[in-house]
Amino acid sequence: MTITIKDVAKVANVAPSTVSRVIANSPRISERTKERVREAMKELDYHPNFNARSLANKNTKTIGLVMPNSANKTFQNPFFPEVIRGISSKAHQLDYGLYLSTGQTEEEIYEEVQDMVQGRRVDGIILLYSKMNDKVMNYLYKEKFPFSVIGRPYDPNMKDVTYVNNDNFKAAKNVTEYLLLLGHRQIAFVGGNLDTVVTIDHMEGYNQALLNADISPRSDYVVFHEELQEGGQEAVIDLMSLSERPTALIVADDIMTFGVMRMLNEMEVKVPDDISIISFNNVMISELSSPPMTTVDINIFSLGFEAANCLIDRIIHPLTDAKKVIIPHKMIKRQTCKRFSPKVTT
Amino acid sequence: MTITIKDVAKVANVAPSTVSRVIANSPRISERTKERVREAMKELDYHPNFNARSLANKNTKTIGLVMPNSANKTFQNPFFPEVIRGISSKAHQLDYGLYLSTGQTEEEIYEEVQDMVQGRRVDGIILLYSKMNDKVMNYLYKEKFPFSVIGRPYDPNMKDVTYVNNDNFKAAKNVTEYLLLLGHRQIAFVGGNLDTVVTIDHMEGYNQALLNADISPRSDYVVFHEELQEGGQEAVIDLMSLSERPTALIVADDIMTFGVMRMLNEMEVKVPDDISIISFNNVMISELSSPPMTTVDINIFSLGFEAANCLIDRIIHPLTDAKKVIIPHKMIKRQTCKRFSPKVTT
DNA sequence: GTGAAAGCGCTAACAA
DNA sequence: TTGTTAGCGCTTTCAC
Repeated sequence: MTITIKDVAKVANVAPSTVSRVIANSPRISERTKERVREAMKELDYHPNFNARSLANKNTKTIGLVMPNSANKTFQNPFFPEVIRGISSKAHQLDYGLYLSTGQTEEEIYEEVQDMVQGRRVDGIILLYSKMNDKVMNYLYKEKFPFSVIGRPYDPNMKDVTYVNNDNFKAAKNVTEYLLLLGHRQIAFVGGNLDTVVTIDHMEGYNQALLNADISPRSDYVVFHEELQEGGQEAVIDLMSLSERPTALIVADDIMTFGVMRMLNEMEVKVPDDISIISFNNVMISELSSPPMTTVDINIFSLGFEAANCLIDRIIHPLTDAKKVIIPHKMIKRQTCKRFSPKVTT
Repeated sequence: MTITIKDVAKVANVAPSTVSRVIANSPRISERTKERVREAMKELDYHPNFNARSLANKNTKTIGLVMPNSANKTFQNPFFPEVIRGISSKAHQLDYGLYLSTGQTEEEIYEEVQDMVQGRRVDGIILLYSKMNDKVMNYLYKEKFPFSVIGRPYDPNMKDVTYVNNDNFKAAKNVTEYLLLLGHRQIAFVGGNLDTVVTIDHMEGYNQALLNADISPRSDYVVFHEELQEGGQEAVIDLMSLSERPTALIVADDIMTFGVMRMLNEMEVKVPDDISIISFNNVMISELSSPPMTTVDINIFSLGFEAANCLIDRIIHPLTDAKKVIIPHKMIKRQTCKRFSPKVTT
């Protein structure tokens, strides 16, 4: 029924092992027999059995993708399709397949990852997020299983971890400086989930820039919200209820910015006339807000692409050192930032 | 090194076959030995080798996900994370894993799918899109390989295909009728890619509603654009250049609507005062436009969930008939539609 | 209720 | 350059 290597061997008049060698394109097979075998394969429409291969040579040519727990809305961020597109692109080039985690909770995902690893279902894993004290990351690290992370490990003595990140500290610092240069002094920061490494880096960059400008950070100008959109809206309420309203907002994520802008719109606070906004990521739709938002392009595709690249590298050469790749970011100036001009009280 | 069934067998003092039976939870093993074996498994932290299992029992417990070619921007639509979340959810319940296609072009994907199928890498496949004359779908159909599609096969004599769809004809018809009831007569339709089945269904529903209202469809009120956001913007240019501007727009997709609204905003055409808009999908961010958009919730999560459900059903019971599931839709009225009031020319 | 052994389809020594 | 053969780790008859 299913055509195997043996069938091909018979048709091509060679031994099964020869067919196997042709598949692997071994240089120790003559071109002539290679041709003959390939013809037989084509004739029979032969496709090698994946599991048999994996079982025999102990590799799967597939990499596992671990998402944040999809229970919360984070996952709906268009960030993910775009990283996956980057990963896909490299994986495909190098003939690797992609296997997805399906767990909804952290515990489920942890179990899944164990199965993937110990069950030899994947050759390596990419963590699509990075947060503090991540059980999955700790496990992978302890097991010395090949993995790469998008973002960076939080624990500084977790050396020898391959990761692909942006310089989020610098990005946030730059962005704050930009706002400062535009004359803003009351700059608020709307962060995402606090145990996410990127949030921490952003905040530190923001603080640093303020300090450098001799502005002491005020805690009521810093808010964090877990959920993407609602978070954006709640943050606005928090901030706009302050007696001294901020004149500029740094928002952790473009999607959150949509929420922020919508809320502001409802409150009839004009962007950028009354308040400036700058955010991070530059997902596809970020240019479609009204007005189009100023944001930092973090090159999501490249994050994924490089994460796959480094991981596969590590899989193939397990002895090389871990790579740390920083993907450059770039501010995309659109129309949500404006020079601060003091309101004339009428 | 790797712990196998044999190691467990040794520790539990049974034969390997007994361990295997315990894994499969065979009723023909006494509770006492089951316990003993399970303990041994825990003690050794045993995880069965996936490939060995798959090879021996000819199933993989994984389902393949085929996306539209990720070359174009379609893939960045938040629609996809959300269907995948639905699929994930069901798959996880039933202990299935997910394998992703990585090809960028139609040809690459076709090859991949062949490898998945003939290489026994997956037990079934979900097509995350449905378009006319799809090579992949035809192949799967011909091979009688278990698959389900999100959307529906275009070819009406492609019987016995399992699919999960919305009643897109009806949804588009309703939406048009709604606009009609609001007094609009000049209703334009901004569709997506024309060889996508959903676009066709939408357009027919739209036409039907117009016809029922004795309005003859005008071809210059119907535009199609492949790319999601640019498409939205170009569509607006096309439509707004007409001497008789439409007073209402039906837009194929929420993301496109963002593009449309942005363009309208630039042209200082007010929504909904000057023009009403209604669109489809209700992706997470659709409530974050300013003003929040009226759209049809197609229940993306359920589409995915049911597609996985039906597929797995088909995998387990190959002899049952194909299921056709229609997921209900629901109009979500927000703030982009308004009763038509003729402009007073000043 | 449990064990022995063959086999799933492939790869990789080892021979020749 | 190619063939023979012994596994890879599991499942599943067939015995007992």
